[in-house]
Amino acid sequence: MEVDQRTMAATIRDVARVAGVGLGTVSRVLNNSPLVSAATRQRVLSVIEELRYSPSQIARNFSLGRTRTIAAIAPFFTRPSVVERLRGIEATLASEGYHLVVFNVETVARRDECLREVPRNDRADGLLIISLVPRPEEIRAFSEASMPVVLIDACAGNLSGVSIDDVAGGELATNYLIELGHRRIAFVGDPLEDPLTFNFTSSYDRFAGYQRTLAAAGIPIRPEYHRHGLHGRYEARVLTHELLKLPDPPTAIFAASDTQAMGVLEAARDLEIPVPAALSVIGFDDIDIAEHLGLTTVRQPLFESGARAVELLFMLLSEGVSAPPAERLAIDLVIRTTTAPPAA
Amino acid sequence: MEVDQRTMAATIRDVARVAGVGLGTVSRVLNNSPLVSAATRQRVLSVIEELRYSPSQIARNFSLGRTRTIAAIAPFFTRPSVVERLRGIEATLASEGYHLVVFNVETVARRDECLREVPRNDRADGLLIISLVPRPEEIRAFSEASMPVVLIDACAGNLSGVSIDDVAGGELATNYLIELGHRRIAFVGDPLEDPLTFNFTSSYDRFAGYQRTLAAAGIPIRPEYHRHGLHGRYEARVLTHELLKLPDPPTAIFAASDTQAMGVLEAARDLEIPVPAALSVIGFDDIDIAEHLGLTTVRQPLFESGARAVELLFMLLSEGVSAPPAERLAIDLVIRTTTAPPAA
DNA sequence: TGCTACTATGGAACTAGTTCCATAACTACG
DNA sequence: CGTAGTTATGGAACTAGTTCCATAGTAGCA
Repeated sequence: MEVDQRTMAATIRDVARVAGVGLGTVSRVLNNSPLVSAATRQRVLSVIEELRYSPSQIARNFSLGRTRTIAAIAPFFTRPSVVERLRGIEATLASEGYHLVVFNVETVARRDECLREVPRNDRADGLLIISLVPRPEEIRAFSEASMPVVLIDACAGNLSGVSIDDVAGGELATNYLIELGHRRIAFVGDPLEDPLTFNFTSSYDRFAGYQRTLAAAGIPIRPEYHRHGLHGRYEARVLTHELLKLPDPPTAIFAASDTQAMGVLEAARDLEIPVPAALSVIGFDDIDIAEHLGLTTVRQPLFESGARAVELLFMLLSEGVSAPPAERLAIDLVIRTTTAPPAA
Repeated sequence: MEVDQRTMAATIRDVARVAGVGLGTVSRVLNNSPLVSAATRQRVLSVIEELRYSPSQIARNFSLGRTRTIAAIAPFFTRPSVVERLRGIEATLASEGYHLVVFNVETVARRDECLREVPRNDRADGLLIISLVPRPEEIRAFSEASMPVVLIDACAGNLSGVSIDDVAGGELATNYLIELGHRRIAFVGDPLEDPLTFNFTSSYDRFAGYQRTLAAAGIPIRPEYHRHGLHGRYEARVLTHELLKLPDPPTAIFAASDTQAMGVLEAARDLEIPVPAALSVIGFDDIDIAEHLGLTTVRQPLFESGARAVELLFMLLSEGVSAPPAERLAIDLVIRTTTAPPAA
C-alpha cells in the first residue's frame, strides 16, 4: 500500500516514506537546517512538490507551543482613531509574518469577558490592549498566564505601553484658545464615571489638562461649561445645544475627540452660529476627516502608536530582552479654520 | 511524585491523576458529556479548580482539526465602508464564539500573497474576502484546499457571496440627478484598469450604470466628463478641479464613493462653487460621516453585509447544508443637501 | 437466577509537527 | 591503518487534547 488516500492531505510522514528518508530529514528540509545533503534536500523537495504537501500550521503551532498570532482588544473598532491604530498594528505584524486576531469591545460585559478569556486562551503569543485600562486583578491574571501584554493609549501598573500625555494635550488645546483671547471656554467629553466601567481615561485626562490650564490662567472654573456624555457625534451635538443656549454661552469649545468636535460643529450649524466667527472649536486626535472639515485639533500619532506597540511586544516575546517601560509619543497642535479670536 | 512542577501549566492528564479518574472522564467533563456521574463530575471540577487548569486551545484545535477562527481579507482596512463591514463580521462571529483574523491589503503584491497563503494555512476554518474578486486559479486553490469562502461586495464563479447591484446603484444615482433636471452630469471614480490589478469592480459597475442611464435618457456621453483616479479624497479633489475648469463644466457630479464625494466637495469649496446651488454632488455607500456632511448618497447595508456573509459561511461550515448562492442586498437613495435642481 | 441493556469509566491510539539521541558513514590525521 | 571528529540520517518520544473500544457495574425483567 504505497498509495495515499487522495482525500487526505499529505503529512510529513507521507513525504518521508515516498522520498525514502526519515521523518527528521523532512523536518530539517522544511526548516532549512544545514544538516541535509544537497541531493537529499532536492529529493525531498521534489516529493513535496509531487504530493502537493503543505505543512499543517496548526500541528506546527501545537508542537512549537507558539502561534505567531497576536490578539488585539479594541473598544469601538469603528472609531477612526482606533482603526488607524489597528492599521499600524497590522502593518507591523504582517511584516514579521504574524497574524492579528481582533476583538471588538462595545459593552462593559464584553470588555470584561475579553480581558478574562483572551489571555488564558493560549491562542495568541501576545496581547495588545487599546484604550482600556486593565484592573489590578486582570494584570495579575496576565502574568499568571504569562501572556505578554502591551497597552496602547493607556497606562497601568508596570505594564509596557505606548501612550501620549493626555493632560498635556488638554493643556495645549486650552492654552491655544486662551492665547487667542478666549475666556469663556467650554469642554465636551466622555462621561466622568467612565473610568469605573469601561476604564477609558483619555477624555478624563484631557479634561484635567483643560481645568488645570484655566486655573493657571486665572480663569474661573464654571461647572455649567463642563458637559459629559457618551462618546459620539450625536451626544456631543445635544450637549453643545445646551451649552450654546446658556445665558452666557462659551465663545470656544474644546471637544475631547474629533468625533465629538463634529457634533459640536453640527450644533453650531443647527443654531446658525458661525464657526469660527462666533464660536471656536478644537478637537483631539487629528483623524483623517479632520482635514476635510478644517478642524483645529491636537494631533497624536495613531498609526505609529500601533506600530510601536508591536515593536515593544516583540521585545517582550524575545527571551532576555527586558520589558520596555511605558513610552510617550509626541503630540502637536494642528491649527486649521475652526478657531479664531473671539468676536469683540 | 504526586506534585506537579509549578512552572508548567496543568494538563488534562494531571487533572485525571489527581482526581483519580481516567483521561476520557476528564475530557467528558470538559465537554459536558452526559456520560459522567454527578459525583465524578464534581470531583473532577474541583480538581480543575484546585490546579487552576485551563484546557490548551491550541491542542484542542489540533486534535479537532478546527480552529473556530475565520480569516478576513480586506483591502484598505481604513476605508470607513470596509470597517463597517468588518464590524458586522466581528459582531456575528463573536456571538458564535469564533475569532476573527484580519489581513489588510494595500498593495497588489499583498493581495496576491494573501489570497495564495491564507487558504493553505489551515489556521482558519473559513475565509471572507471583502471587495476583491478572486481569479479562477485562486478559486480552484480554495476548493483544492477545501477552504470555505464567502465573498463580500464581490462576485466570482459560483462562490457564495453577499453584494449589491452596483450597476443599479449607478442607475439610481444618475436617474435622480436627471430627474432633478441635470443634463451635464460627470462621474468621478476609481481607475478603469483596476479590475486587472486589484480586482475591485464596484466603481466600474457604478460607472456602467451611470452610462446606461444617460444613454436611456438620450443624454449624449461626454468622455471629458469621466474622470478616474486612485480611490481617495485627494485624488478626487484633483479630478474635480479638472472637471470644473472645463469650458462647459458639469452641473452635477456622481462620485463612486462617499470618500470620493468628499474630494468633490473640497474642490467645489476651493473654487468657491456653491453646493448644491451651482453644483450637485451625490456619493455612494452612506458611510457614517455622510450624514454630518449632508451628503446625498446611495446607501448600501454595510454592517449587514458582513453579518450576512458570516451566516452564509456558517452554512458552508455545517455539513450537509448546501452552498447558498450569491445574495444581493437592497440599496436605497438617501437625499440630503448636496443635490438640487440645476441653476436656470 | 441468568440474560440483556444501558451507564460509567479507563486508556490506547490518534491528530502532525519538532526535538534530540543514537548511529552510520566518511574524512583527517598521527 | 586505527581513531577521533564531523556530517548526515533515522526514528522514538514529545506536545495536549479527542475519540472510541473494551469492560466493569448495575438495573430491569422473564
